Amino acid sequence: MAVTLGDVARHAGVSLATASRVLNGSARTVTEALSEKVRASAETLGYLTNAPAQALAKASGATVGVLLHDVADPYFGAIARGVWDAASEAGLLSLVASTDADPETELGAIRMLHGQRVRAIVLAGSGYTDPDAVRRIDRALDAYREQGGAVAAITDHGPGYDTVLPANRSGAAGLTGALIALGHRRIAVVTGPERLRVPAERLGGVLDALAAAGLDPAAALVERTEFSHAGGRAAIGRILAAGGPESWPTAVVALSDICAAGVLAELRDRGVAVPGRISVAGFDDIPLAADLAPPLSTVRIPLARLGAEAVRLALAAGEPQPAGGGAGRIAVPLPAEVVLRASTAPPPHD
Amino acid sequence: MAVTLGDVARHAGVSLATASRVLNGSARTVTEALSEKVRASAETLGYLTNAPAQALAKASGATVGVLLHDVADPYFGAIARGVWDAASEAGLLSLVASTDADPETELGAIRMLHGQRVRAIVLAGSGYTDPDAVRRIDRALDAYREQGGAVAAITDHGPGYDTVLPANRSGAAGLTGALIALGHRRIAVVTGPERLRVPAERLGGVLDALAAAGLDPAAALVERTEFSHAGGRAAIGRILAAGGPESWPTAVVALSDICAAGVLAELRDRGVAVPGRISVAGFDDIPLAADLAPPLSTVRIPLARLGAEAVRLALAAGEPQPAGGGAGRIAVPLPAEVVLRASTAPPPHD
DNA sequence: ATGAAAGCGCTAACAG
DNA sequence: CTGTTAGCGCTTTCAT
Repeated sequence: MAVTLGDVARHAGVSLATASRVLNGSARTVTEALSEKVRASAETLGYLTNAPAQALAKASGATVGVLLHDVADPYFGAIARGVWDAASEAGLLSLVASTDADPETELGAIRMLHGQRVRAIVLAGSGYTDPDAVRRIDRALDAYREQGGAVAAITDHGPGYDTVLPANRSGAAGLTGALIALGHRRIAVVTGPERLRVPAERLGGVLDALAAAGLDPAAALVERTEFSHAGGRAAIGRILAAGGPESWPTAVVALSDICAAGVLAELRDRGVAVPGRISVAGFDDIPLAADLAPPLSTVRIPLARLGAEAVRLALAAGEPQPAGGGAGRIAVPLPAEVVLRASTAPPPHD
Repeated sequence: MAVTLGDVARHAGVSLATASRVLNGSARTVTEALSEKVRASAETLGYLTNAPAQALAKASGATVGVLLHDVADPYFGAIARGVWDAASEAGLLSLVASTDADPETELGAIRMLHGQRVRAIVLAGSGYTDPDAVRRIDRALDAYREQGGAVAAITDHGPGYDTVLPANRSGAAGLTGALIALGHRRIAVVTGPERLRVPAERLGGVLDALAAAGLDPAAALVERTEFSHAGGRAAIGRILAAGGPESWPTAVVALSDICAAGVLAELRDRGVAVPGRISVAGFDDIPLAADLAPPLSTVRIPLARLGAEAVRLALAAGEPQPAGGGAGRIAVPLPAEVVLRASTAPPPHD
């Protein structure tokens, strides 16, 4: 039914091998005259490479896979876009898997991507803290790499991976420093689930800044929650409920923007003025951060670049290694920039 | 290097065929005793189905493809999530392609997905108005279907496709009606590019409501722009620049939420009160719509469901047809609900 | 520079 | 119910 390479070869009056070399193979070893004929035949017959067949024959497909928590989350949506851009630039399609930050789901997805023989896998979600989960995932990924697969990670997933490293820690420190410079002393932080590494990195930055300012990090009010809108709402609710208004923090930094959006929503519902009564800051600078009520102060991470760089990193790893190099892993640091908007201001006078 | 079905068969002491039947084939024609052995062998050997090989043999892979304008756009991100959910429920992986609403890019993506032998293609972006683009895309999709592929569309892409139909027209009419009920008479509308069909559908709804209220649709102030944040900003800028404040509309409905976010941003920058001076409404109810400044009135579309239903529709089309049916296409209508929030209010008194 | 032929790993008749 | 045997469409030595 479908037009095959054989059909094209016959139509062009050449052998299967020659047609393959012209249409797909990289070796430049075919006469221009023949090449032309083959291309013409392919064109008139409407030939489309059968990707599975090609993948089977060369033991590697024309796709890359991305593992992330949720495509519908603006943070990951932007990363997925970057992945698509870099992948399609390399002529590859992208498979995106939403794992809901669940190690088991992620493991399953890795196996499926491996089974697909994707050319590369990008770990875009956060790494896990559970050693057991990490071990199992590492194993699955190792098996994949042993069969020629390439892996790149966004944010730290352990020393075994080429990694694109956004400045989570220093970004958070910078943001917290800015809050302190505004005069805040009672700063609460809404962080993410304990099973993820990214929230811990960012929290570390917040504590760094606190300590640097002579404040006691151990006394910091830290609320743990899911990195989601609902999570943010719940967390700030608990913070407010912990004591009377006089004990409320004057600023809260949510370690992810969607989470901060939830905080803002809850505060709005409760009639707590932002930034009048409490300043709020987020992290990521997702697309609509500047349009929230009020516009959100945050840390800008080059989201799309994260995805694109990770793909390039993984794809480059497949290439012949640069001279002198051992099997050392590459880390690409990416800057984070503090962006102050209307959701933060000096603390209220007592 | 990799563990193959043959390895599993040998290890289990059965034939290739039997191993295949147990591990992949659907036919329930293997003894429980043998099945058990095969599964155990697969488990201990760490067998992973080679998807390309399987796809080649059955002429259809374990993936579905989604064509959308931009994964980083919240509207499409949510749809992509729905696609993933339905696909993974069926044991399939999803390939998502961002086309930037460009017909050429879309055509290229269709060819690649076809080449991948994806089980189904979901057209999640808007259809085009250019007959030539439509014809070429239809052709490419027809070729794909002739080879066993299934296609489903979200929003109208022509009569040839099973379609999930969100109530674009009536939703827009309902929203506009609500504005009119609030007392608005000078309503401007920010619509999308002419080359897309979706904006036209929604605009039709707005005009319907205007006419129903005895207002002259022909007199409506319609600004065309890209469906993006920047597009929204530019459009409202033009509307305000068209005349003095006394001639400004009292309400503007942007036919997409990101676009409305841009309108809000521009208005905020210019110091125009919303909804005090001008009411603003959007369309889609993307995740952060309720958190914008001010919370955006809009039309709620069940985004994730759109994607999930489309996948089910496409997958069901491959199944044996229900009795009595011709080749008639199925249309699944999905409701749209008007959600009024703080961005809309009665017009100012003169 | 081009062609012939042997697989890649799996499925699907067809036998037994 | 299970095993044998052809392919699926493409890449890739190995000859020529």
